[in-house]
This record gives sequence, C-alpha cells and structure tokens, in this order.
Amino acid sequence: MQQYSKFDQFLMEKYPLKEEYLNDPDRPVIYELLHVEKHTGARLGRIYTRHGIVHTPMFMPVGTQASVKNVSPRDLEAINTQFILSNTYHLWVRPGDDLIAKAGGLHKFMQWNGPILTDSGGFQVWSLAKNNKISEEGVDFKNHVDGASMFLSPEVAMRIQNNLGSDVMMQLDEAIPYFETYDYVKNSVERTTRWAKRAKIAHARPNDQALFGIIQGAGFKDLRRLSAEGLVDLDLPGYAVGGLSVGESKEEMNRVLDFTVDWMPADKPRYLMGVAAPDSLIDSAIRGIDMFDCVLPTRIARNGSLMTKNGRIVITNGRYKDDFSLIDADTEDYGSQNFTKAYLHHLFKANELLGQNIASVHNLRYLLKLMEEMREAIYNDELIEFREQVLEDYGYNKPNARLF
RNA sequence: GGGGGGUUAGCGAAGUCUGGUUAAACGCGGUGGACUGUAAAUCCAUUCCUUCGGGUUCAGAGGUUCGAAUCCUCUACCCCCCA
Repeated sequence: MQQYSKFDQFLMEKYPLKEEYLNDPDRPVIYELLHVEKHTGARLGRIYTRHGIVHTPMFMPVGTQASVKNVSPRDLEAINTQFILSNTYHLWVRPGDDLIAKAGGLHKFMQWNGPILTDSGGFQVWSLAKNNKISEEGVDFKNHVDGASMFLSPEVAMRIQNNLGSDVMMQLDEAIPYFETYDYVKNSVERTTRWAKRAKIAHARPNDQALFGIIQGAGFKDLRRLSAEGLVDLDLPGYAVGGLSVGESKEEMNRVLDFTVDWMPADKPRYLMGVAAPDSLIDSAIRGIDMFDCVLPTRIARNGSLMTKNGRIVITNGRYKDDFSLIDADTEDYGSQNFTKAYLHHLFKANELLGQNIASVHNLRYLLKLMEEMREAIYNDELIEFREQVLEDYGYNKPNARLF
C-alpha cells in the first residue's frame, strides 16, 4: 500500500477520513477540500479512490506501458508515490486490454495497488499524428508497433479502460497544438465535448471508475470557457486541463489557467496534464490545480539529468567524474543517500541500467517531496514564501540557470 | 633465408587499383545541449591547430606531377605463409 509522509499522516489525524466517502457505493472518486491557502487560494485536499486516499496537490509518475520506466512498484512505494498514470493506447496495442482483464486488471497485472489514472490515447492522437486521421466518429491510425490499422473512438477508449480497471479514466480528446487557428480550435473543442458525452454513455463501470473530462481551447479564453461549460454540464467526477505545456510560454500557461480554473467545479479534482517543472507545479497549484502528471522526471533521468533542490545537474558532464559527494543530500531516496555523483556518472558512462533506476527514483522523489512540502506550505498559508524559496534554491533567478 | 600483407585523426576503420570535387566517410570514445497527458537507455551539436585570414596532416625521408593519403624509391616497425 501507499506510504504517507509525516505531514500527510498528520493530515489524516487532523482531518479524519469521512466514512460516508470511504463507503460511497456510487462515487469511485471523491474530492474533499481540507484547506484553502489564505493568500493565493491554493487548495489542500484529499481524493478518495477505490485503491487508496491521496492528498493534493500531488504528482503522478507516468508508467505508460504498465511500468514507470526503470522503477519498480517497491521503489515507488519507498518514495511515497500516491498515484500513477498509465496509458490506454499503449496497453491496447500491447499486450492488449483483454489480456490485462484476464490477468485481473491493471493493478494486479503490474502489482501496483495504489490508484491508477489512465490517459485515453488522446495525446497519442496528437504525438503520432502522421499516422492518424481524425473524424467525428474517432481516430483512424496505424499503430507504431506493427503498423496495423486501428480505430480509436470515445467508446473504444472507454471499453479499454473499463478492461484495465483504472481508478480514473480520461475521455478520448483531441490534444491540439497550442498555436492553431480559432476556427480549428473551436471545432475541435466542440468535438471533444461530444466525445465526452459519448464516453459517459459508454462507461460500463461508473461505480468503480471515475471518468474525467478534458478541457481544451488552446489560448482562447472563450473557447476554454465553451469547453469547460460543456463538460461541466455532464457532471463528471473530475476535470482536466489539456493542451498546455506544449510549447507556449509559462506566462501564457498561467494566463490560461487563471481563467480556466474559474470554470472548473470546486468540489471536484482539477488535473493539469503533462506538467512537472518545479515552478509550473507551484504556479499551477496557486491557481487551483490539484493533480499533475508528467514524463519529464523519468525521461530526463534516463538521459542523465537530475532535479535537485539546488537546480538541475547533468550527471554525465565531465565535471562529475571524480565528484565524490552524495548525489543529492537533500533528497532522501535510497540512491541519493548512498551513492556519489562520481559513481552515478560512471554508471551512465558505462551504460549500466542501475544508473537509470537511481536517477529515475531520485527525480520522482524530488518532485513528490516538493509536493509534500507544498501541501505543508498551503496548510501553513505560506505558499508565496515557499515558492520564492524553491525558485531561489533551484536557481530560477540566476541567468542561464538550468531549469526543470 | 624466401614470399606476401600492412602502418590513415584519442581508438577502430573507409579511402590507395581508376592522383584533383578529401581536413579526409563511418562507428566508438570525448565534450556540450535538448527533453513537460513517453514510438525517447532517445535526439541534436561539436571533436587536428587557429588571433577564423589561415596553418599543418594520412609511419619517416626523398622523388614524379600543375596537383599526392593515393604513383615511384629507400628506411623503420608490425603481421602472415614457406623453409
């Protein structure tokens, strides 16, 4: 089961779990607001799922193919992972949702007993766009594994996710580029809302799994509103903001969040998809976001970058060849506390996979800890000070600082 | 003793027959960068010296030629085969 940080344990005592939420037969995901930060309005909250209770704002490591790359469930538990994300498209193509259903569901298949959110394949519609043809009905594409023709629709995405048994299912959406024409975005947003309706109708296990809608609309205020209102009408158990952190500036993302969050129900989780830069996590929480996911920590870890309190370091750089200091004395994962930078440098240079595991676990722990500390700062109404300190330590104010 | 093959940038290795478009392919290694709902243990740049005009290279020396890593001669070293 999930491990809780000291502060989260404190929250459990301070705000006892609600029996009626724990035993609600109809609602698989329930959001409980615990505290609103006095100066920013950031939310300290709690999400009840069929596979555990999590505190928010929180970050979900990404395990696209039923595996957080290079990180075992045991490692995930050791760093207090609360929630993970997996992917409809990838598991459909391989090994197939039928096989996972046969295995007893995704939790059992991958031996992760905490909550799981599955993305719908909407992002793949975008990232694998060369192979795809989008119509009202759905998406025609050739998969990237064996090139077979496949057809993904809102209904198919639901069938797959029902088979996987994830705690939170995402509707199939069209994740469009940020800089598109107004007309294109409008048509796309309207279609995504129609797809959400179809997803809700097709949902076979509404009492076990929560379906989230995804608000699109690029940088257009009225389209974000159109998207949000259309989805809120469906009374879904949670809402996500999609189509951000795809090349637009941070100021731009904050601007969109500023008005979009206002249209998202306060009694439901708000999820910003695909964000993990430390400053963005804080800035988005300030704007009322509760959930995040991102491949960034695990991907850059595999490529030799570490997120530390004092900024990003690239462990493959020659300067670490004989640096015998600990990987990161401020982050308490096993690797950071036991191995030197010189050793990790060597592992990467020698292509030893242990290096990827150490770096991946470390980056995840860095972010999970950041979220734990953020929750505490919200509780103490010190989020602004916390933000300043994190950015200062990380080096955001220094010229040419390595970000992320 | 006789015969044959070889020596190219940090390493490996093309190029030599058919001399110029070759500062010299490619791989590895080195150095730096990128990475945000994962087609990523990936991708990109750079890697003789340089005051960016240029300079000096393909074991060494000499020669042929308008021009040589490429042709000729000698020297050094390495490998293989036959005695």
